[in-house]
Amino acid sequence: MADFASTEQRLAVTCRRYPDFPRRPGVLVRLIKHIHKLLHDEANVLLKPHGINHPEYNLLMMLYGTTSGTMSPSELADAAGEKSANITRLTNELCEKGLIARSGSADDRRKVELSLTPQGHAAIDGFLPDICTLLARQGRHLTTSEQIQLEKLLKKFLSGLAD
Amino acid sequence: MADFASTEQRLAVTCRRYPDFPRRPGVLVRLIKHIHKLLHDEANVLLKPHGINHPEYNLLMMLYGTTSGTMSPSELADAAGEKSANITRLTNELCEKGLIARSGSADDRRKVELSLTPQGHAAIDGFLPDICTLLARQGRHLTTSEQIQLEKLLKKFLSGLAD
DNA sequence: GGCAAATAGTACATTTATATAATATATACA
DNA sequence: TGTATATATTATATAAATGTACTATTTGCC
Repeated sequence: MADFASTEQRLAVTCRRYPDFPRRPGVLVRLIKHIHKLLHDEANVLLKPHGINHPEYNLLMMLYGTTSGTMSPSELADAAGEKSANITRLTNELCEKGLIARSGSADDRRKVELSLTPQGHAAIDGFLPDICTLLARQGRHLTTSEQIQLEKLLKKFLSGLAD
Repeated sequence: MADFASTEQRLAVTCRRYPDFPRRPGVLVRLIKHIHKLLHDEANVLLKPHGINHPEYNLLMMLYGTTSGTMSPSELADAAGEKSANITRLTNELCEKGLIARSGSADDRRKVELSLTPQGHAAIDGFLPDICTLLARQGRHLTTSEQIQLEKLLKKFLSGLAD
């Protein structure tokens, strides 16, 4: 997908054929989809040499972002936006790689507590410099105030979903 | 993922632990991911009664948006952001459902031309009212000028990717 | 204590997406 | 014309994501 111009061209044709089509939200949805794909792919390329993929990276960073350092699988699924069935597979992979560890919860024996191992922390320290470079590069065409404005508008857009 | 507050909390912890982490681009990336997932899921729920899923919907709408009414598989892959290997399967499904048709290209015999069948057009006429309602609802928390502004910022953000 | 009802987690089957490599046709150029 | 090269498409194997159903533990109520 070279640029976004052809997408807009197609939406223009769509609106000619079906005048009720909400063009602006339609553009936004296709932009989000397009951007998401690029972000996902770029992250995967960067992370591959580190031995993990984007979903695994997300799980590690969710754990890294907790104050307690632990989460249950269902909390992790919720945080990362993964379906619970998927969490089993992903956490299995991360366990096999030695990056996270499972242990039974003391206060609720239904739960399992997931936490980063020392190797997990080391892995994060290993890829975070690259990730920081990537994130900074991805946002470089926006000024700080534009980033703030974009964040605000995305949150507002988000508030119109799923309720 | 109930709201976005817990995500911001995690990013705050991350920045405390790793001060170089680019918080604003990080927020944007997670917002995009979150929004994309919701959009994808909502579209799938809406489309299921119509017998298709979101990727198939996208392909149909790409064809609907051309003036000629035809695209080659590779053009379609590019337009929809799907990998070429995936297009074979998806177009096969749509052919089996009778919604699109294949035919050899006259001017370049390497190519195959894909086009909507009358049933394909009928299917589009069937789900477009629902889609329009959904799109309008999804964008309802943004004023027109906010939608324009968001579109502009997303395009600018997009311009920082993949080059 | 014992019995629903709720919740967390997992296992399995299926669907969806990707990567790789193979095949086929057209194009460029000697 | 013949050969190399580029491009388009498909086949196959693999990986990733999802849906459904099942097990186990806790909770609330009798």
